[in-house]
Amino acid sequence: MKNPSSFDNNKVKCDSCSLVNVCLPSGLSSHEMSLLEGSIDKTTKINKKETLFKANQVINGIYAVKSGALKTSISNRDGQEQILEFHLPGDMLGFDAFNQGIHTCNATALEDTLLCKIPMDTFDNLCGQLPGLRRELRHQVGKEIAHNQSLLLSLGQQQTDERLATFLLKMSDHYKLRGFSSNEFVIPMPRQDLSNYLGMAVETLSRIISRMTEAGLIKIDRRVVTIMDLEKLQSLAHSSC
Amino acid sequence: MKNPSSFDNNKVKCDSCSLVNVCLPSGLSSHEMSLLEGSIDKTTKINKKETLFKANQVINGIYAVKSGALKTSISNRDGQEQILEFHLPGDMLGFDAFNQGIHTCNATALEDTLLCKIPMDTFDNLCGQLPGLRRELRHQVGKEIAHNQSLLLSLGQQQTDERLATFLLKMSDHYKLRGFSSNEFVIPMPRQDLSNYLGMAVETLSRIISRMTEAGLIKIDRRVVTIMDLEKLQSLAHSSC
DNA sequence: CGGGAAATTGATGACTTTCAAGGTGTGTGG
DNA sequence: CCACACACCTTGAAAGTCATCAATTTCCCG
Repeated sequence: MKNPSSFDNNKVKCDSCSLVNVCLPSGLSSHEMSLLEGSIDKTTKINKKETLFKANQVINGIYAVKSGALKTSISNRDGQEQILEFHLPGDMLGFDAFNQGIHTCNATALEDTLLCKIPMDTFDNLCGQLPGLRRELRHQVGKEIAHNQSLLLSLGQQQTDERLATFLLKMSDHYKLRGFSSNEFVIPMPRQDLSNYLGMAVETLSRIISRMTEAGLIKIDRRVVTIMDLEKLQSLAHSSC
Repeated sequence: MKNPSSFDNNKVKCDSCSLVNVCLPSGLSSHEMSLLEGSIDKTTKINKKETLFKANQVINGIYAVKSGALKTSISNRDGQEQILEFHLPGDMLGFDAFNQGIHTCNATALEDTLLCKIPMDTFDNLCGQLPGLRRELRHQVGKEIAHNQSLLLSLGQQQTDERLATFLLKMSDHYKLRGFSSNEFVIPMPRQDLSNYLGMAVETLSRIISRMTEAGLIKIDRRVVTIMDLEKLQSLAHSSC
């Protein structure tokens, strides 16, 4: 099985990048793509635990994850923190500053991470010229909104085990869509981060994993997830795809 | 004190609408506004409990609430439902279909509601011509994303009483920004909807209200909210504005 | 190989939900 | 105009879920 984090050639062109179909260029014509290509800085690299940007910072650019993984999070004045999303290869981030050009959340690397970057003003200009890019922007922003909505449903209405099941199925779909195994995959975050994302205590997450393993639904060895009984997992998550 | 739902003249021009500063035209030049004005249908009306649109429907247009109130919600295959946002006068909705032109959520009127509507294709065209409108669109979408993020923090990390405090302060700010009292206001939703939105059982919400009333933080008579001790409410919500 | 972070497990208690009953207000039809 | 029906809201008791505290084990990095 291919490893999702295995490509690190930062010279590769968009049209030969293995992420081309899930990344920003997915809906662009080759003409549009070549115009975009010239503005992309493919050398951004941040190490594990470093931040790509923080809340209240002026936006620097839009990013696409080439390899590695990040988390975005917000916190309030009392230090309560909520992880909003995990960003895997092919995912884009930076749209949280869509509004005023100021980031609303923090982005932190979960592992050493390579990114492509488009400076904000260039992106803005290109959006003026390229209808396809505008469409793609809408698409990406829409994805982010849909993700948030689905997480809200999970946090607001589901029990802890249902939330984990929902999450695992989402990950499974994610990897499937990218040509990887949907039954066995690696999640890039520690228990602490996953439990925060799912709105529960680490210990609760750990217990749920044990219970679901015992019930034959999954197997999890550290960060390697194996889905053993897809149907039961789906019925637990109240989903059918 | 003015009543938020008191204006129902559907002939009024944008620039003399009392919502002009919080609505779509807020960032537009008078030239841009006049172009926009011609495309706005100011006669949409839906009655209490009727739906403006449903998930999976093709988008019809972008709406602005003139009077009344709506809720947007999503649900999964098992009928679990989560209210995502309440839309009050001056708020816009329809951006959930930003992505593919398909709505991702349902919009239902909480009371008889008047709206302004801009047909989707007209809006799209105008966005191509008017940079100010594009900026305003980004602004509105950014507001929606920020709202979702803040609700995620609340649902994921806060206790039930902290969630209610956070909600009441948000409502207070909302009305303050629109020139109404920040200490005394009417919320447009029944307990059932509010409790769903805040991810708790109706009974829990009712108990929290009783406890917070007894503690002298608030007074709530049906849907009339009075904030009695702003500071304590803020410290409960872990916020300081 | 050792120190420390990450993960698991157990016991306990707090918080929240559920089920049940009763109260309050509103709108409609007689 | 009153009365009744119904929806909405509140309150109580019991049960269940989940968080916290504490102890231990496992694994990873230097």
